[in-house]
Amino acid sequence: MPTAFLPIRPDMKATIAEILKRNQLSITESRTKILELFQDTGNALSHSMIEQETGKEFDRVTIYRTLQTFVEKGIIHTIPTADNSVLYALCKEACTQGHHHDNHVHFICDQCNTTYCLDNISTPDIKLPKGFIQTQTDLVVSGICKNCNS
Amino acid sequence: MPTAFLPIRPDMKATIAEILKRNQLSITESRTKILELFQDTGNALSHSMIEQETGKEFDRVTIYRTLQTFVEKGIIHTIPTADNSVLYALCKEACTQGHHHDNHVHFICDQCNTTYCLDNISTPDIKLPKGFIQTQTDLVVSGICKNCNS
DNA sequence: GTAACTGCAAAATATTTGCATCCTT
DNA sequence: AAGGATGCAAATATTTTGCAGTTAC
Repeated sequence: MPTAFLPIRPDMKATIAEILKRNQLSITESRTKILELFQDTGNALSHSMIEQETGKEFDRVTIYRTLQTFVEKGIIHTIPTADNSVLYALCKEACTQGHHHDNHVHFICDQCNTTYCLDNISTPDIKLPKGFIQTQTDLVVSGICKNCNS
Repeated sequence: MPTAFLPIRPDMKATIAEILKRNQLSITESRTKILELFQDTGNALSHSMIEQETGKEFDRVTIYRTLQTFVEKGIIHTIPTADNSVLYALCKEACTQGHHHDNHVHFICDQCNTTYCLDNISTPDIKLPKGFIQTQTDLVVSGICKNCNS
């Protein structure tokens, strides 16, 4: 389960290509690099973070379009945040199975601002008032993360 | 003593004035009208909705500043949404007691896009991984609301 | 070769800031 | 009267769109 910390894995490229292929997307440099970034960091990223981390290698617009495509294909998903900034995250299930509904909890650190996908904590069932039908649940917890708490 | 020369709904005006006063804010037309709007609709509102509903009576900037002030004072709060649009809501507890933490569930209707504060449903306790400290929980459920479901 | 993707330019939209004027207290 | 609030202008930031050139397959 230490997948989050790993450096460069030879088969990672292959995996990324597979993800793209599986979703009928052509394998381009921007898509590969951006997906790679999500895998390497393991955390949620914003548009500007991606712009930074890729060293301005890609056009701002390309990043917008890439993220949009990934969201449409269910490769990544947006995370609702308390400050309403736009965050995207690649999650294991979504990544490997193309799921669209991510029913896990997200955690945002107030200190370092990192967002974690807590994949193994699923969202609880909520009993809604009469007449309301539930299709999706987003749960965001904020506080201090394990790195800042030491 | 409430003001002597008051129009339509003395009760509500007084209440709104009280809220402002309690928060050391001067009672101005924009603040009163915007607060009134939140009370009247009972739902979450976006900046543009407010602009619409107030009939362009106030400057765009004034609305931004009013909302920001209200958030700072804890009169309203932002709601994290799945599509990352910025929504604000006045909630009963926050309104009457000045609470800052709103631990209730929000519901967004996929059909009519209305956002409800489900004040009487509180957020569940989440067991976080070791090392994580929780300070706030935001839970947003989306689906079909009671109005659209009939 | 063709369809899809990218980069550039520019438009459209959203948000913030400075300042002079007006309003609340 | 004084300080805060508003409106206007403009700066800044964010996101979208059109199109021509390039790349993946």
